[in-house]
Amino acid sequence: MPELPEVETTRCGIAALLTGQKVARVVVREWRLRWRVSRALVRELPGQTFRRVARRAKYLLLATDAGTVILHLGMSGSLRVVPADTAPAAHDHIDIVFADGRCLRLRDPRRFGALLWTRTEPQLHKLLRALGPEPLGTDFDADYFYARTRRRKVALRDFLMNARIVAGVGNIYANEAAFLAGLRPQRRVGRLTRAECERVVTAVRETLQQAIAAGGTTLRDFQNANGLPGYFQLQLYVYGRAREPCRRCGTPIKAVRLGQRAGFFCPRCQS
DNA sequence: AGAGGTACCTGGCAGC
DNA sequence: TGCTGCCAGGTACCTC
Repeated sequence: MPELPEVETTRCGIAALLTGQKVARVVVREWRLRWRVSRALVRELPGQTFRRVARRAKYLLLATDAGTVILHLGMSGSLRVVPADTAPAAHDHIDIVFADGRCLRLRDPRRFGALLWTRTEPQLHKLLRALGPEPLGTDFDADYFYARTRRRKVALRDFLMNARIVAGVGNIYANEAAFLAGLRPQRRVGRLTRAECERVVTAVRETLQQAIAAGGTTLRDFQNANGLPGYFQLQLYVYGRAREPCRRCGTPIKAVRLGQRAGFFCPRCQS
């Protein structure tokens, strides 16, 4: 579920609630996430105080003096802060219990998420080291994007979903950004002109900013830290809208198979 | 180096 | 109603 805007929405929701909280204990009801939940985390996090909550790509970074919790929501994860004695529902796998009696609760039905622990600078962690620039940061610009696309044959949609190129863009926003840029998701990036690359960069930033402002996209079950859905699905131009009229021109939106995942575009607005 | 496929897992839905 | 097959927001890892 969560792409960058949903993770950012979650980060905003939990940052104030977490910062300054001392951890009393960690309750693990299910160890088997994407990777086994870090035993070192369960051992070393109690007694620590959360100093800040940052984000890199789709990873949440919960920093303490002893180390950093690296948390990924996978496809179906969500976080809430609730009283620690609240009965856990199905798929509520982890509680990080605070000294004040509340806890940060991770729910993740598909268990594609991750809960890891690093004692060093999190950016050096294997999972974060090779990530491309943040799409909303200054490193992601037309020069960079144009240079990286040269001699590449992959479809624009897949290129945007490549975390080594740009971090945090998933299928929804890759398709939406392609629409805003006026380019079909199946376009081979190596043939994009410099001007088209500039449009893509602008479109990616625009799409993500709008989505963050709307609290993310809730297709099925995404909820923010307060248990509320996002609203960006109401503004989607193409994603999941096959055969529905384009919001710009009324032409039916088309779905294409790109690799293993669906792509969506307006045959009139995108070339 | 790059492209493409596979694997991990559960739940919802369409179709029969 | 109940079964089956397909699809899903991610991404590391494998092979070619």
